[in-house]
Amino acid sequence: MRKENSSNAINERQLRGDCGTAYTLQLIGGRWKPSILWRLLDGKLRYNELKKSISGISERVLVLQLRELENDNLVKRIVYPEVPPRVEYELTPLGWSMESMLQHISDWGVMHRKETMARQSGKKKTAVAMADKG
Amino acid sequence: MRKENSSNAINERQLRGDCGTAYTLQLIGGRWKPSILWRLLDGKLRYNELKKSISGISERVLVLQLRELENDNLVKRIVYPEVPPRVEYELTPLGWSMESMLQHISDWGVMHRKETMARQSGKKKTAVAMADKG
DNA sequence: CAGCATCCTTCCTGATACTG
DNA sequence: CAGTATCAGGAAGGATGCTG
Repeated sequence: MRKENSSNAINERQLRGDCGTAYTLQLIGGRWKPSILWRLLDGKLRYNELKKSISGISERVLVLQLRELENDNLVKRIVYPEVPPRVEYELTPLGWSMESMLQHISDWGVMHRKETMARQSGKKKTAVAMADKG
Repeated sequence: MRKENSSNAINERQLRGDCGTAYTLQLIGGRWKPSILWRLLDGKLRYNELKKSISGISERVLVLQLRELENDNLVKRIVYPEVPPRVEYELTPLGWSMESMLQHISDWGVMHRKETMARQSGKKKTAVAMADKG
């Protein structure tokens, strides 16, 4: 039940068409998506296992994000017609194709953090003054 | 003026510590960040050039995102003490280090979109039924 | 067990008007 | 030109209770 005319939605559409980056970020950019995906890179998981392994996530959000991932064909939802119910989540081939990308992103994040820490403890730049030296 | 005790803030902290992915996404995950970064990969830009090249962004948001990028040491802000004022934005070395990652992300996005389109026009899977065939 | 429905809070984003 | 201040709307996220 979104307002398709809100400027918010319009911008979203534009960006989606823009470059692939924005598009990708829409898919993995939810707050919990990365966590979910990392868990699933270790293998198939049941709903409850997933929930317990991601501390702090609410059921509502977990399900919502899983549904989105499913819609985007990154995750496969497997329902076993048993009692008690059992549902497993697994990466699709497309989901697996993200592995190296996620690794890349993670590595960069770790690197950036290290750099930033070194920076903050060491020095403070005055970028303003540098204009003259160009 | 955030509530540092809200469960929202707590979750944010956890995720930041979690894996590098969440960390990176915090840096480039703003809705407009990718657009800004792509523009700057083509070279230094003035505030107004940036604003005009990203259609739909408001001044407020542009400045906010630029400040964040600056804080995260991805973008350098260069003020020329002139009249009329001139300010240029440029990637830092750390900002440039994102180039291959952004390319990776973008490529994947384009690929995913292609896959998804092919999928939707061709077939519909019944993932539910597949449980039996495992 | 897995998940939906409901209600509520917080945060993000955008429009508009104004300033050095 | 390059912003800042203020205000409002909507979307994302969260808590809780209930169901097959």
